Amino acid sequence: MARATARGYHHGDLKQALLKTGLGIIESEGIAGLTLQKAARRQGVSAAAVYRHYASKEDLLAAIATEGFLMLGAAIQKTLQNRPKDARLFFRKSVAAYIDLAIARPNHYELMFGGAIPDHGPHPELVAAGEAAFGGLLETVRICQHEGLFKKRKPILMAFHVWSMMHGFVMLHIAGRNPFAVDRPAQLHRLTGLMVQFLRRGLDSDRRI
Amino acid sequence: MARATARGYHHGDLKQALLKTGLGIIESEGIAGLTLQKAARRQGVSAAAVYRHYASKEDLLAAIATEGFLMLGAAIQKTLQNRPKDARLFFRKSVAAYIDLAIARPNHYELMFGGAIPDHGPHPELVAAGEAAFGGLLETVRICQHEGLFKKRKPILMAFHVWSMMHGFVMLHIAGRNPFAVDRPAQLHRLTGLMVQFLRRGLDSDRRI
DNA sequence: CGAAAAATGTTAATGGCGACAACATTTTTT
DNA sequence: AAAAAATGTTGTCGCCATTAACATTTTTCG
Repeated sequence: MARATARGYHHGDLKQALLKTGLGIIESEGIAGLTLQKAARRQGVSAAAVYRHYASKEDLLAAIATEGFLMLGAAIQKTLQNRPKDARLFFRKSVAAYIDLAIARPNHYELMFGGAIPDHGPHPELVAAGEAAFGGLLETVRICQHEGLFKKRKPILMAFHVWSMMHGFVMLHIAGRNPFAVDRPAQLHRLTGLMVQFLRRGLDSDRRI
Repeated sequence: MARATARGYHHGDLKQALLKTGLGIIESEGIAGLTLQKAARRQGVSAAAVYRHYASKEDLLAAIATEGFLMLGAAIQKTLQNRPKDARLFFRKSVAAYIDLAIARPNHYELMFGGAIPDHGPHPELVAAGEAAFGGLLETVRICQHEGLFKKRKPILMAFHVWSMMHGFVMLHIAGRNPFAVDRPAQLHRLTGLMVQFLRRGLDSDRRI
């Protein structure tokens, strides 16, 4: 797929190929493991060729991070689309979708939120993709309010609360600071289920045991 | 303070001085802004001298991160010591102490939890300091349980929940993803106060409106 | 069609960095 | 006071991000 054209001087689709390769390196060797030289080498291309498609290393990193936010946003949208009737189940599924995706690609997730890209400002697509993902979360919260699961406080406030919770959980887990040894997905799901209970109870509408 | 002895060939207390300087650079220029050469230059010493005190750059980073966890642990302990009678106030103060400290030194905090030190395993002091800090959090939760503010679920589970919340809040805020423009400390405190309400309600003992 | 322009690649060079080896000086031990 | 340990220096290596100058294809359009 990567090489659409013949095979000679020109690569064919180097920009996309570098994005894919870069993501692969990051996922297997960590963010620091990605160097432009290594990515170029893997594509059989000189290091300088990268600069025909990305203005700098940070630019490539931003593109990879953008892809991450697009994936995250898509996962949230998918949960919104296939929404079960039961709001409680819906909320649990939303949180699980976020956490599962993040933990499946820890290094990618860290790139999206960590300090590897100090300031997202100069990367408008990155900012937009991030805001779009948060928008999906906001919509999720609004639905939970409408279904009577959550109280009717400002949705942005509650979405930020939910986001903080999920984000902190994921980041601590990735950093190896989850005090519960979860080596199997089932254990992780049990743990997230408990956290979701706490979270929902903190936000729920006033009547409940 | 840095130069205890005369002034000549030997520095006097280079190890400590590098730690201080390194932290200063990280706080003012970001984690990526710290290079051994720069730190050495600021201490008027050759780059190679660093290796007499730290086996590698990661080793210096680990020492700086350890200091961060010690400070965090101390802040938590201080709140435990000066504990007010009202458990609700106590909990709020605990959370505020954590968040305030983290946000006051965002880059330092990010070093402690981000991927700059890929694996804490090879740095026993770092692991110990981190666990000690979490221990303080655990004690805080236990007290809140004992005072009837929190339900009596497993303390570790609840402490991890609280930690996730605080950590996520801080990391999102640091990453510039706090949707509430908080430029003044008072605004931040109002916001954290609301989050603490959600958090406490999620964990509270069963009777409450 | 075919030339000019644009796109996309290459090699070569620069300066910074982490790390290490070999050597120098000072301090501590004995 | 001599030996050993601690702590500093210079020089060097390979890797890295980035840029300049040059080469080859592909596309545009007269």
